[in-house]
Amino acid sequence: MLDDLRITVRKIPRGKVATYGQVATASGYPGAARQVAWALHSSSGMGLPWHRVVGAGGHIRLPGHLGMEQRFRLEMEGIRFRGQRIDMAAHEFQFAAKRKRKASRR
DNA sequence: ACTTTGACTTCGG
DNA sequence: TCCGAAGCCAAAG
Repeated sequence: MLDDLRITVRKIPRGKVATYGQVATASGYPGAARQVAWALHSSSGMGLPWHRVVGAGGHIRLPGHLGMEQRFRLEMEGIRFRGQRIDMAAHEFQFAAKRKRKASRR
């Protein structure tokens, strides 16, 4: 399950960001925002774009040095910052709607 | 097995 | 706008 969260995070394209809650919901676990953080923390260094995951409203929820590094990386990907926050209105990534695989595909 | 903490979110004052 | 409390799931002590 934390695995699912990691996969979802991996789907975030370059130049976009998503909130923990979004990732959790998109993975099928609404309300498991903390687990997203735990998943990233647990698998940091696995090639996951953890820097593309931010808090609600584009707020950096990482403490100290890590937060600054994330901010730096995001700026490097073309994401603009609005003071202490990210310009979510322009970079918030929206996950594809999860459809029930039930003989309907299109 | 139980308690505490954590890269969270949302509402209220 | 900033601070605090409750809800939430999983891992560590």
